[in-house]
Amino acid sequence: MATIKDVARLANVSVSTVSRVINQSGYVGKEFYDRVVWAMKELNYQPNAIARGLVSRKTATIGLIVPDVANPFFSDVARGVEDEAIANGYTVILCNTDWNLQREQMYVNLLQGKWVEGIVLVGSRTPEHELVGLLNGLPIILADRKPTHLKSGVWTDNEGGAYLATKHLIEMGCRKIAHISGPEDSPSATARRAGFRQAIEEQVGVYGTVAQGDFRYDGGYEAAIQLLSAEDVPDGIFAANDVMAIAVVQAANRKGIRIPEDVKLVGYDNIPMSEYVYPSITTVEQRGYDMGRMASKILIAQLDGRDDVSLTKEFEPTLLVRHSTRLDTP
Amino acid sequence: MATIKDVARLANVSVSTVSRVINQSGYVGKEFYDRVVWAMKELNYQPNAIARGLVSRKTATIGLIVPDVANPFFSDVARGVEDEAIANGYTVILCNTDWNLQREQMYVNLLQGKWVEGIVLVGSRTPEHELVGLLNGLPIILADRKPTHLKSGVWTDNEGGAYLATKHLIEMGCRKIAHISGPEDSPSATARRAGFRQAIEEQVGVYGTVAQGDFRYDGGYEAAIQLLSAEDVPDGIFAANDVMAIAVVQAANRKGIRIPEDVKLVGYDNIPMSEYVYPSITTVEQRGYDMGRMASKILIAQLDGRDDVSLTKEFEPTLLVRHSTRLDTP
DNA sequence: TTGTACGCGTTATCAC
DNA sequence: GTGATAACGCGTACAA
Repeated sequence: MATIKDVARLANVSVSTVSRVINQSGYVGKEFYDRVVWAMKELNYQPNAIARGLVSRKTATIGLIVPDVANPFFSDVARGVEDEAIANGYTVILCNTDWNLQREQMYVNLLQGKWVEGIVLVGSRTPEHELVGLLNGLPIILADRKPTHLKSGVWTDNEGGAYLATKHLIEMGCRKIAHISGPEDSPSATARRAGFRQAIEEQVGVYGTVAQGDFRYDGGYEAAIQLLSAEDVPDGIFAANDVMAIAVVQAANRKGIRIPEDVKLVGYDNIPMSEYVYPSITTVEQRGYDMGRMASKILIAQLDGRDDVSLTKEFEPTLLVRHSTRLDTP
Repeated sequence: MATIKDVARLANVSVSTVSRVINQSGYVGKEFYDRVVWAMKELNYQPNAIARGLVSRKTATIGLIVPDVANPFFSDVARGVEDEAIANGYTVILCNTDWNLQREQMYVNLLQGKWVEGIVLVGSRTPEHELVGLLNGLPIILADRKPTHLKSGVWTDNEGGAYLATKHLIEMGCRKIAHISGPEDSPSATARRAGFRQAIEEQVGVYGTVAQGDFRYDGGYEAAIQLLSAEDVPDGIFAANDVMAIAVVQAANRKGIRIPEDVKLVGYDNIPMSEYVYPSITTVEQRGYDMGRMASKILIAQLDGRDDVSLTKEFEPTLLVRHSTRLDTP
C-alpha cells in the first residue's frame, strides 16, 4: 500500500503538503494541490488509519460486545449499532461472548488494547463495579440493561414488560403460570423474574413457578419439556425471551399439548420469527434495532464531546397480543 | 492508559526489557522479569495494538462485509467468522452494505485504511475485476459466492441447490412454477435462477416464470402478492431465500391461498425460522455458520502463511422436505 | 543479559 | 505557502 511519502515523492512535494491537502488544513497552492490529488489517485492512496490513530489518539472505532449475534434480537441490536456508527464515521468491532462472563471480560481487555474509543456492551452479566475496574475510564454504554453505577445505558423496562406479560396471562384465565427464566445472574432476566413475581403475588388464587432457562433454544426446550411432563402442567407459560418461547411451542408439539387451548404462551423481544411461527406468539416488544442505534448514538455523542444527548434512554415495553394466548382465529 | 515507557520507568528498566518480557523474546533476568511483571500489573498495562500494528504491519484484524447482519443467514455466517477469528487471535470489523454496491466498495476502501489484514466478503455483487482493482493485493475471501478470478472462496452449489428445489416441486406435481429471484446482478441469485431454469427446461409440460425479488422480506412479499393475484396463479413457488419464502407464506395467508394445498413452496438457506413457521418450509440447506467459519479459517491460514488449507470449499446443498410441499400431516 | 537508536505512517509545530 | 522535524507507542537490530 502506498504511503504519504510515496504520494509526496510522486507529486514532488513534501509530506506536510500532502498531509495538508488530505486534512484540508492550512493553505496549499492550487498547482500543488492538483499535483497531490493526481498522485493520490494514481497510487490509489488510502491514509493509514493506524498511524493516524497513533498520533491523534483516536481510532474511530467502537467495540460491540453481544452474547450472540446469531440470536435475532442481538443481530437487530448489532445492526442498529453499526448503522449509527458508520453514519458518524465510526467502525465497529464485533465480539460474541456466548453469555460467558470470562469472555466478556476478555473482550473488554482486548478492545482496550485495540484502542477502541468506547464500548457498547449488550446484555452483560458482569457486575458493574467489576466492569469499572476493567475499564480504565474507557467510555462504555450498557444496552439491554439498566445501569446503576455507570452513567449511560439504554434498556427497556424489563420488570414492567414482564408484569404486562404475566398480567395478560392471568387475564386470559391462567391460574398456574410458569416462567422460564434467563440466566440467574443476568440483570434483564432478574428484572423479568421480578415483574413476573409481582404480577403473580398481586393476584390471589394464581400460582407461579420459575424454571431455569438460559435465553437459548436448547435450554428453553429442556425446561419446557420438564414443565409439560410434570403431573401438574401449567396453563400458562411466560418465557423470558422469544427464542425460548419458540422452543416451548416445539416442546408442546412434541408432547401433543395444544397452544393456546391447553397452555397459553407469552414470549419477550418480538423477534420477527415470533410473528410467523404457528401459533404466532404473544410477546413483549423490545425494539432491538432502535436500542442499538440509540446506544451507538449516545456513546458517539460522548466521544465527540457533545452533551446534547441524554445519557440514558428507557424504552417502553409493549404487549403484542397474538395467537398463542387467544382462542379465536388462529 | 499506561504505556510501555511508564512500565519501564516504574520497573526501573529500559523499554526494550519490558518489550522482551511482553513478547517473550530474548533473554531477561529473573529479577528484572519479576519487576516488569509487577509494574505491568500495577499500572494495568495493556500493550497498544495500534502502535504495535504500525511497526509489525499487522493488526490482527479482519474485515467482514455482509449485506445485513439482521438477516438470519448472514448473522449465522458472521457468528462463524468471528468464532474462528477469535480462536486464532484475530478480531472482526463488521460492515453492513444493505446489498448496496457503493457501500460495499466504500467499506473495502475504509477497511484498507484500517489496515485489516484481510476481508471476508459475503454475498457480494461487485464484479470481481472491480474488486481486484480496489484491493491493492489485500487478501480477500468470497463467501456465498463462487470466485472466478479470485483464488479463495466458499460457497454452496447454488445452481445445484436450485435445481434440487425445482425438481422437487415438479415431482410433487407442480406444473406452473414461479421463481422469486434475488437481485438481478447477484451471483448467487443468478446461479439459482439458472438451476431453476434448467430443471424447468428439462421437463416437458412444466412452465416456469421468474419474478424479481431482492432477497428481502418486503420485496418477496410484493412479488408473492403479484403472483398470487394473477389470473394464472402458479401451483408451485421457489423463493430464492427463506426470508422471501416466509413472505410468501404471509402473502398466501392474506390472499386466502393454502400452502401446500393450492401452492407448494420451497425456500433456500434453512434459517431456523423456516422450520418453525406454519407450514414449515421445505428448503435447501446452506450451512451459514460452517461457511463463515471456513471462510475465516482459509483467510487466516493465508495470512499466517500456512498453505495446509485448500483455498476454496464448495458445500453441497441438501434438500430438506417439510410441510410446505407435503399434503400429509401438517 | 540489558540498553540505545531507528523506523513504522501521520499530524502538528515550527522555520523558511 | 511550503518543507523539515519531532512526536505518537512499540519492536528490533545492534551495540554495550
